[in-house]
Amino acid sequence: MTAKQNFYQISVTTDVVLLTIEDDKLKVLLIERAQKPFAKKCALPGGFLHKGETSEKAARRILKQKAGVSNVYLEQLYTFDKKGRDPRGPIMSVVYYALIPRREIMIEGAATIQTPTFHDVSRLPKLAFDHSKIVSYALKRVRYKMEYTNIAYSLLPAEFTLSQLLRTYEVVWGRKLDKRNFQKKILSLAMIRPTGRVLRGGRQRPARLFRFSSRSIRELERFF
Amino acid sequence: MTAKQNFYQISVTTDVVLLTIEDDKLKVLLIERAQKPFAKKCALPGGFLHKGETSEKAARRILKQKAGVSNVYLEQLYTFDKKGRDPRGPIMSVVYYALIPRREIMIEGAATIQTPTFHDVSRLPKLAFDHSKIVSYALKRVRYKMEYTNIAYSLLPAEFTLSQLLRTYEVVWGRKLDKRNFQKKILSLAMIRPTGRVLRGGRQRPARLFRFSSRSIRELERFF
DNA sequence: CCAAAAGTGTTGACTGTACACCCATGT
DNA sequence: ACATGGGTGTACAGTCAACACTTTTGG
Repeated sequence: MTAKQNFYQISVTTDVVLLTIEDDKLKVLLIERAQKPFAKKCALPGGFLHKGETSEKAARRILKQKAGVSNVYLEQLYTFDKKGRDPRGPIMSVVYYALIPRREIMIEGAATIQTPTFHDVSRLPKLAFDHSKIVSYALKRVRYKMEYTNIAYSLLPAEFTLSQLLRTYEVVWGRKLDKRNFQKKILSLAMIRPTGRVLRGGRQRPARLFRFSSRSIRELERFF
Repeated sequence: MTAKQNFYQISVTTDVVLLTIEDDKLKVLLIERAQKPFAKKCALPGGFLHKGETSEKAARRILKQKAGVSNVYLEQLYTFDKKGRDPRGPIMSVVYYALIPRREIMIEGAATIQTPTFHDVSRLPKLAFDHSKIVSYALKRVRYKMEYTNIAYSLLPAEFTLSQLLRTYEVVWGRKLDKRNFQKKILSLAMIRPTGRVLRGGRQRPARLFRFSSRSIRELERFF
């Protein structure tokens, strides 16, 4: 069944802000544009919706194509349709953001022409379209959401040490946190549980390994 | 300039969750549908985007048509496009929510067929389409946003008493607040300023009148 | 003088923050 | 033995929550 044709219809794209942590920096996936408009400028991965496809499905398709990922934390960010945002005409973009550990991303296998690359969010060039604004907005949302949910799970492997978790928060928020206070708070929230196992291999005391109590999004009592 | 036609295009609507306070209850504007689908069910005011119109423009147009309001707090809520949400086919809805004092709404003058009416959000019937879910989502957002911004200004007249402000929070959050703690907190945040004027007329001690320090949205240090 | 809402402080509990040293391991 | 990150507790300050009586007015 399709919509009646007696109403104005418009072109809709989906863009995805894929965030990950690499080298203790928060990074976003960008693709250098080959064609006009904004040729040679970096842009978010995205594309037009296919027939019968929802925006979320399209976002997942794009993530698969451009970053080779399929299991990912994905959330709708905002719909951008300000006049003039795309020089080709009125194009609405339903934007999603995604979080995933760096090691689960395989850009090599991606079926795309220009190779997508990760860029440190604190040193971004000017992006194509309104994508600079979109990235800022995504950062704001992620930072905020990490204050009252467990979404950090989506940036970490199943088992991790307290230091890794701490570093994740520090990298996303861009500030240092106190190790002792952090541990007290996180444990009191029951966001994570010790596995009883331990990580050896550094030339230091072995670190206890933890798991998230739930690996789907949960709202917690606000912390930090 | 228009978008190239070689991509699939879809029908886009805008729906608006207009919230206000009436009789110390939080209410939402609904319109009983005359036609199928969902004839006789209540639905949010909304409609298809016109050619060249942005979703926000459309939301403002609908508010003007259905509620006779033009100055209003308006914020994009979410874009709904889940498969099957509209039996007529794949229709995407960019939803906004709006806040305004009851006395600034003039439904009588509205150019519409079915008269829109306000419904207590705590006693809603089943709504058409996915509108029940949309209203819940809007309520969650508004309640949340009142915790860390000054958006309460959009539900109050320019000058108001502390009791009115307190009642606004109580109605939106659906719980009682302590008068003394409320006043201490609100004043310490510098969200509002006394005008020096006073409201007489009740058969009780006159109340001081206040104004919001800013009548556009501001993020405050979190409160309550 | 009575009814109604306005106005006003203190205390105890809890939470957040600052801070420094010893531990277990690999090399 | 030493370098590295892991692991742990206390004390002070600030914030939150609970609580009740007096004031001012209109009728």
